[in-house]
Amino acid sequence: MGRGRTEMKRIRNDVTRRATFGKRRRGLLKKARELAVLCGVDLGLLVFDDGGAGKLFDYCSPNTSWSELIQRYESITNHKFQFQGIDHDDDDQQPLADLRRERDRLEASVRRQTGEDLPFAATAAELDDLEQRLECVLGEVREMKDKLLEQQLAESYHKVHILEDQNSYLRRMMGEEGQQRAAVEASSVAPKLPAMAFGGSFPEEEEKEELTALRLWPRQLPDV
Amino acid sequence: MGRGRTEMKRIRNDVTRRATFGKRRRGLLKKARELAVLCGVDLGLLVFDDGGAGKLFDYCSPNTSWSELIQRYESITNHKFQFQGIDHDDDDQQPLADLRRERDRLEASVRRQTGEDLPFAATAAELDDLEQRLECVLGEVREMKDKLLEQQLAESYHKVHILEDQNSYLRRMMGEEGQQRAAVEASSVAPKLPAMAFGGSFPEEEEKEELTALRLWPRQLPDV
DNA sequence: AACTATTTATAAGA
DNA sequence: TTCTTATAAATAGTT
Repeated sequence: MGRGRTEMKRIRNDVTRRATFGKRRRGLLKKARELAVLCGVDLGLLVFDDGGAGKLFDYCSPNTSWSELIQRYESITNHKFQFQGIDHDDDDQQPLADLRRERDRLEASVRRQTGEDLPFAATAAELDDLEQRLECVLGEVREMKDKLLEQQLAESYHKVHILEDQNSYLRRMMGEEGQQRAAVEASSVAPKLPAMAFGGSFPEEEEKEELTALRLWPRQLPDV
Repeated sequence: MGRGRTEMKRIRNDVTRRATFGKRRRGLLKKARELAVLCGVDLGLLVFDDGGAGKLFDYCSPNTSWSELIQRYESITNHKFQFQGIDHDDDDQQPLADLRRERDRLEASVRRQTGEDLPFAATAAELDDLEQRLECVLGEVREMKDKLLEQQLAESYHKVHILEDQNSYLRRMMGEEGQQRAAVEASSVAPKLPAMAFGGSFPEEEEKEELTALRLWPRQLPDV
């Protein structure tokens, strides 16, 4: 909202950034106040200024307090913050339960930030914007995935070969009919053949393989 | 920022207040995000929706978490909230350690999803998970966009036909040479008698149409 | 859920 | 910094 579009990246110029920070911080606080008043909702805003003294700017809607906001936040998200105050000594499993809740809360947050707001984003422009951001993130994710893929592929190649050898050997042991199919399947890179040293039945094993092949990213490679 | 000043009082009308809440909440979250990115500062925003299920909207800048923000808030304001967690010797608890790690990953994930620090990726499994969720959302966005596109295209086509008919009619009026092309181009819609009072130049009119067709998302269709 | 007429916010410039 | 100004954004009222 000024002379020229603003790129959504951290502003390099120190002076410009500080000026922008001042303006936008004030604007944000103002809008927070307005939202709270106009719509009568509870909200809180916290902004830290890194420059120098680490100043703090915050706003919290009328008729409430940060303590209350945090408590409501905790109760809605089912997440308890680890405060350093009083020691209630409820339950030895408390920290574990805390972490469970926090995990759930984060998962919910992920959902919220990605998908949940969609019903509201109805304008073409809004959808375009959202799409661009998602594509940006998705692109980065894929890039990293590709790198990991290369790495993992390299690591698993020799395992695959070993397993292929074991497999074909075992098939040879069991009869001629399996030989042809084994040769064909082994030509593809993807399938990770199971270790056959123990006596598993073939049909079941093959089904497993297909599942693995479909899940492009198995949580862990099969042990060799 | 709209038609007429807005009194800074709680909006009486239920529907209006709800609509305003949606608009301003989205705007506020966006501005919070922008401030965090542009100025590289830590901030957090919490908004509670009283209507119905008591929904919660929150944002917390990249590279930080609500826990951290609250702790910094405490240390700056010298005010301690009442925490109820206990941090015992739980390192021997394997599931707890697992959850800790999962928590950290998810927290990082949430941060990453807001757009910023993807550089610090993690597991292939995590990235895969994130990718799938993003793709899912992206799919939804595109679906909605496509629907809108179809709709607008249909509308646009209709107007283009009318304009073509008007155009060919006018060409016929001006001489024989345009007659053949006009017959082909103006296939379906019955030519409306255009208002002939104005004298628009033909080339300009055609150019306008082409521009509209190229900009897949015209902010508004040309008046017919 | 869409559309605009207006009001606000703010990037640059002084 | 603070003030000014040209523009970009947000959004109130409306359909």
